[in-house]
Amino acid sequence: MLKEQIKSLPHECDDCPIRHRAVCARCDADDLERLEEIKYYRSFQAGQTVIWSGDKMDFVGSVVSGIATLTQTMEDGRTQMVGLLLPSDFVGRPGREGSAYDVVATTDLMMCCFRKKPFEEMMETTPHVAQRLLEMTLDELDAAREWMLVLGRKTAREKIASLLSIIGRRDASLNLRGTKGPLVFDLPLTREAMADYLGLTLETVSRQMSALKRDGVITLEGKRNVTIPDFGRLMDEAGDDSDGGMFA
Amino acid sequence: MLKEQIKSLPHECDDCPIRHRAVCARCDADDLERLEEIKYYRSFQAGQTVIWSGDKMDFVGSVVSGIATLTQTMEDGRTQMVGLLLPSDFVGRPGREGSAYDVVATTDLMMCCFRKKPFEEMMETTPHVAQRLLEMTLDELDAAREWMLVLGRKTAREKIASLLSIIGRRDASLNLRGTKGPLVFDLPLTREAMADYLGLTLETVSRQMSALKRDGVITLEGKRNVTIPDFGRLMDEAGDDSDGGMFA
DNA sequence: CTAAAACTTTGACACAGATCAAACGCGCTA
DNA sequence: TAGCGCGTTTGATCTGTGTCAAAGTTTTAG
Repeated sequence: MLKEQIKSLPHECDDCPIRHRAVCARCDADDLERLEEIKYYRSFQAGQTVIWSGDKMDFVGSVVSGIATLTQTMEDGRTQMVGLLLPSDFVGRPGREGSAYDVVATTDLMMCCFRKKPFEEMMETTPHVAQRLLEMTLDELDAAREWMLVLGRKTAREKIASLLSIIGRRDASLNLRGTKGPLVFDLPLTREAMADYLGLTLETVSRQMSALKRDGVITLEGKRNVTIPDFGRLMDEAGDDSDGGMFA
Repeated sequence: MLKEQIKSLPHECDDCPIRHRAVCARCDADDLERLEEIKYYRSFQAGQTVIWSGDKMDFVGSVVSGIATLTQTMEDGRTQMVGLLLPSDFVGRPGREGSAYDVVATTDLMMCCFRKKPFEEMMETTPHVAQRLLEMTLDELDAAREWMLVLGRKTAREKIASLLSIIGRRDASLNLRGTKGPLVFDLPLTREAMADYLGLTLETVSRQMSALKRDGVITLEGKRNVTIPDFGRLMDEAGDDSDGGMFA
């Protein structure tokens, strides 16, 4: 039943260490067999912590379904979200003992994990895994750098628009839709989580959401269900003409 | 003479694609020979642009000496620095045509370059190159994420302290010194560049530098030469107890 | 040595977003 | 149905940083 649940999700390959991604085509039978031995699935409930910052991590893996966040916290409690993990995103760092971040499930979450030690050994002998991981890491780096621009230079309104456009785009691509025509999706984040992502307070997030709604840039059904009637308009609000690589 | 100049710098290996780093030990004679064929050096004067955002890049490489910055710019001119390239840092992205950022030399700069196409081919057949590049990219990703916390949640004073501690630490490690005892170094950045890095205005940077000086956290000789009498104190000001991986 | 340019400091004031506070709405459970 | 809890909205006020302006300092050019 678990297996069925996983199979029904949109991804390219069940057995590749890097799910949903193009490396699969390069896996040969031996690779797959070795992977099968070290692979297992873990599920988490919304709100559960997957890994605490500083804890030893004995696996790497990727998100199969659901959403998790990556956050950093200062001693005095200020927190900054540094990544949003959506299906197909990779978690963990080969070659490092502990996690540098808290990883928290914000919805019910399914992960495909590989025991770390054997995965690392496999990386040594299977070049395309390291190559694919490099590609993905470079994507993440680009995304992080784009987010630095958002955090450093954008206004509150632009920040909100940037976040919505990223989630909207990513949601569209997961569901194999384009960004033409109205986009409807459920926000997977509370106002507080949005604030932590954007370096704002939750009150400011709430005010700006109201403002975007008042100005017709978005429509809200309840608190979470967002409609974006015109994606281009939203991009303008985000002050963003680039293609926006975050979570690409 | 150029060769002499390069040899005199502190690094581990002249011929490794990833200078100053541990991969060198794993290069064999064949690797080195192939690298030699595709390697060349380029130098830039302070202020020169190495690559424009969007331009095609036909090389990858690493900084041998000097300092460069990686910046993103919005249409209306707002800019955010997203990386500081110090000696040993890698530039360019295998597998991607153009650069996403402006790369600008802030001091006179020497780079060790490899023609991109053959370098990529070499990566396919030489696993440890991709592995080492992955390690370095993961370090950069951690650094970028740490910087997200600085940009999103720290006050102006904390931001300045964070930047000084990063430059101070990095400078110390390049010169094989520790961070015990007073640290003296020249700031390689103008107030404006610091502002672009920290998501502040240059006036705020100037004010906070004056404040840190007034409070005895730092001493300034002229505008650029900084002394940090007590590194621990500076770390406290940065609100930062971690080891601070930026540029690690 | 002087003038011009570039960078930096300092001041006065404005404003975006933070903080503090209260009330609202919705989904629970009893 | 009432009552509670949690997330959200909205209001009033405060404050850190931005903006605009001017003067000081260092470097470069002539």
